[in-house]
Amino acid sequence: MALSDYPQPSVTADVIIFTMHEQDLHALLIQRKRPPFEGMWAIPGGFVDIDESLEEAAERELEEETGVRDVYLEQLYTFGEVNRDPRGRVITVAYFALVPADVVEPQAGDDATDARWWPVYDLPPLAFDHHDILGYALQRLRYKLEYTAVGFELMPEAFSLSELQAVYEGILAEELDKRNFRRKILNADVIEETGEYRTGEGRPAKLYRFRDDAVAEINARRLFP
Amino acid sequence: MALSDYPQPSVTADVIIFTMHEQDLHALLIQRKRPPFEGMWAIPGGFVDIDESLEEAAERELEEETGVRDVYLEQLYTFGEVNRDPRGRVITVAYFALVPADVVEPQAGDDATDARWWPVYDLPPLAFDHHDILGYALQRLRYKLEYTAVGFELMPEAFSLSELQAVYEGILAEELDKRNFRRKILNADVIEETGEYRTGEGRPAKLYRFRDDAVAEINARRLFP
DNA sequence: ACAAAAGTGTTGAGAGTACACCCATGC
DNA sequence: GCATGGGTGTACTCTCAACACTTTTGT
Repeated sequence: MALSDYPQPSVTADVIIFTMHEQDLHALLIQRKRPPFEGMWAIPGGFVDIDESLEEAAERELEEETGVRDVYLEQLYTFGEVNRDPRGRVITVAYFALVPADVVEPQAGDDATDARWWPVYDLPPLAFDHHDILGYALQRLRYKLEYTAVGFELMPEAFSLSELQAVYEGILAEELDKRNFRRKILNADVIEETGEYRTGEGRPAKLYRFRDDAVAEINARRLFP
Repeated sequence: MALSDYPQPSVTADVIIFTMHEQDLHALLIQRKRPPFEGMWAIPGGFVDIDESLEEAAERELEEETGVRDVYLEQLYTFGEVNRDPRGRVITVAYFALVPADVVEPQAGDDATDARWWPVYDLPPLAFDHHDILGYALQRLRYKLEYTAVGFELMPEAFSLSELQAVYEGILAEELDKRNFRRKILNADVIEETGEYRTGEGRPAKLYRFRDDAVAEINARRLFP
């Protein structure tokens, strides 16, 4: 029995691309040029080519929209409800990516009239089931933030501790104690001083960078046992 | 442009089915009846029907091999390397399932000459990339065990605390302190006494059951912040 | 000198970990 | 009565969470 005797759905790779902008978490969305959902905003994505892996497809989509390579990229979930796309059976493998703050200007691809960053707490209506997918990505990001060092992937090369704290507060949607935050980050030994200072209003702030060699350990307190 | 103008890979759903047997973690494997990898052991799975969702496909596979429904089932990961199947481009959405100890006798489906439980620390060679997939499933299971109550899904209806501890030790591959284990489980308020006792050698053991209403909270100690 | 943001320590409570002996039953 | 597995409590350590003032700069 040949493979083609089985029904073959279409497979797409969608990439939720997060960044920080003005201390708020943003996601990159494109405005669809063609039906269905013409003119609506959507998560960037496209069909998986027959000779590229899923991850390669995701990397390609990411580069088309942002021009960046080699950023944090992780498979999120595969969405395969029967009627999620009115054109037919389309299964999408969703990825999420984290790009450093303020380095990317979105580029609209062939299939889009526009592409821009949207703050995740103030999104437009989205095409397909993309609202659910984005919500799931946000949940996963927040969750990973709590037990890995993934938050640093969203920071620029150099940053102050206050800026880092503001990012964490924005994503977690809660306020954190400054002294506890600083102690915990510094004790974790994952950042180092750059020697530079950020000047502005008030006392200048020491700048830090993420240490490449610092592999942040998962350190969860077990529920059981 | 129609959907069918894009190349369409085949999509399968594979299900790693775990259970406990004689206090060791086991996975259900089938022996393939047809090429490729004829006669080799493999994770059960099959093509996703055009009018069923991914989860429905996984549930169907699970029921074909075990006869059970309504057990714990979770999407694991989607594997889509280009050459993972010699027949052509096949993307597999992997799920994993947990079935209670000693309730299932495997049933070989149409595509298998045999189906049986294998202890996960002593597996035969596996077809395709199934060794990687199973390893990934095991890692995820071990990980979830540490911060959710998912371990109970592997237990029979009634169990003693020593049996439960042995299951945890088997999966985590480490020894646990009896007094600490018992205190933590009992304080978590997720099991209740059945009133029955298990008799055998030595002092009879109180039996417990999992409380349906107990939603085990995730309670991780954050790494940051 | 004052406004603005950076930086800094201590204490109390709760959870985790290590550790050794008595209890109930079957043979 | 003894072998077998079930069941129990305490002390120490470590991490978390709460909390307020001083320092450095620009204007």
